[in-house]
Amino acid sequence: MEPRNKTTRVDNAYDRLKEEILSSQLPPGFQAPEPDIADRLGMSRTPVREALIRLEADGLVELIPRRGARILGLSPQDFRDIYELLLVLEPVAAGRLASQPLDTVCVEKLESILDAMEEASATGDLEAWIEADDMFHLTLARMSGNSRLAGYLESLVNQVRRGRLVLLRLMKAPVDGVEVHRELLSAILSRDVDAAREAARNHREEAHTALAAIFENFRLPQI
Amino acid sequence: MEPRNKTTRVDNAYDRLKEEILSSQLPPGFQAPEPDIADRLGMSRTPVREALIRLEADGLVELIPRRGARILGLSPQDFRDIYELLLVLEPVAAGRLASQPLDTVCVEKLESILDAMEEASATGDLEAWIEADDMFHLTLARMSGNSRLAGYLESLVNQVRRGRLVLLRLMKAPVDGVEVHRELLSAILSRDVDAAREAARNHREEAHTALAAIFENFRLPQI
DNA sequence: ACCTCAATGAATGTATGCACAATTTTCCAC
DNA sequence: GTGGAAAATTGTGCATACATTCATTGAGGT
Repeated sequence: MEPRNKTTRVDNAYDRLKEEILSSQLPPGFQAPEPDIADRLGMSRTPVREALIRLEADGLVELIPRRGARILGLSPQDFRDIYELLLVLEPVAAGRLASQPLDTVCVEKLESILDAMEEASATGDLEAWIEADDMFHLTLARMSGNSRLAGYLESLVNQVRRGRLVLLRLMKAPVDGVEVHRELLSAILSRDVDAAREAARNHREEAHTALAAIFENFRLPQI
Repeated sequence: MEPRNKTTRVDNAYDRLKEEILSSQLPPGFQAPEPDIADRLGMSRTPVREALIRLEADGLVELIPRRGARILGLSPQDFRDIYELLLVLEPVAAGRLASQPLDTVCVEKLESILDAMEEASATGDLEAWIEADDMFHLTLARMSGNSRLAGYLESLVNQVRRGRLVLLRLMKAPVDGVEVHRELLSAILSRDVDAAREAARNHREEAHTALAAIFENFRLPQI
């Protein structure tokens, strides 16, 4: 086991709130003042406040003076803006990875994630599929070695996570896309920088096109 | 004057510390515990703490447990990582701008910034030149309409700001580069998306190459 | 002289209380 | 019944106090 990094209440509050937001337990639009949240988490306002500031920096909540913290949703514009960035940032991560020596442990981890994704795809477990998909992309980002890039990608992926789930549920078509991920991984493993970049870009572009169409078709103002 | 948005102590502390960091008044490596900083700013620890958390998220300081807040410097790796991102993100902003209607007020602002840059270039005022340069790029980023993109660009530009000043001082060659900015602006004004993207990318690439060479030549471990 | 361990001190993590500001509610005049 | 003003309520900004944890230092033993 790891050295058990001491967990502070701020971290605790941050993790729990983030988990609840990403899992839609706290839906977008939900709003509560600091004291209420503190009571619910069983701690004082101080650590909750710091956790909320971090969540605001993550783009997950909005702190409205005298109104409390409000869980943010995604407008179509937000969705476009985020994908515009994913579309250029993920190829950078993929390209970097393809041009540097790889950690075998990480590669194994990626492959096991793909296996999990395949299983989720087979059983139709959308939530598990998205979980695996995000994990795959997050691991790639972290492996890239550019910590700022990894941080941005993590934040962006978190912001669209719940939205993707909503849109995928509206889309009746089954999700697979596992082979696209395998292509990306094999391009990286074979050290083909351009192919890796292309694969990363195409993957996000296709996903974006499909999801944006649903967003459009259902005329959703916010998800 | 504006409606004078009420200024809270957190904002005050954040602004003052950020200003002192960017101006090298607080140099990289400088380190102080929360109570000291609070005393210096004439307020209690609470608002200072929140300001420091925001500065940490900005990548300007590091909070070391039991050691206090430490002003971050730039390693050659940081420098490369940041420019790798600027190199892909700024063309996105420029491309977006070239493909959307422009606010004339902003265009005038950009032109006045370029005039200021030209004057700084003539008088050899490096600090004013960098100030104008950053302002130009920041304005472009904000005009792009993608708030997340603008936020990332602002953060990245802030992180390299002091480093650029240091490197430019080491480089004896005079700074001009005003005409490169004018080219970028005219590409945007003539709605040539590809040219705008190219200009933005080339601009940053040349700057990066020149600065990275100095970084390398002087064998600086940190700036 | 060096290593170990305990004690002390300092800095952070957290709680609590107070003051101010903003919003809502209530009450009065018309 | 309606408009408005004043009071009450509520939430945040901030200060302060306390608890906890870590580092440093010094003393004592080997």
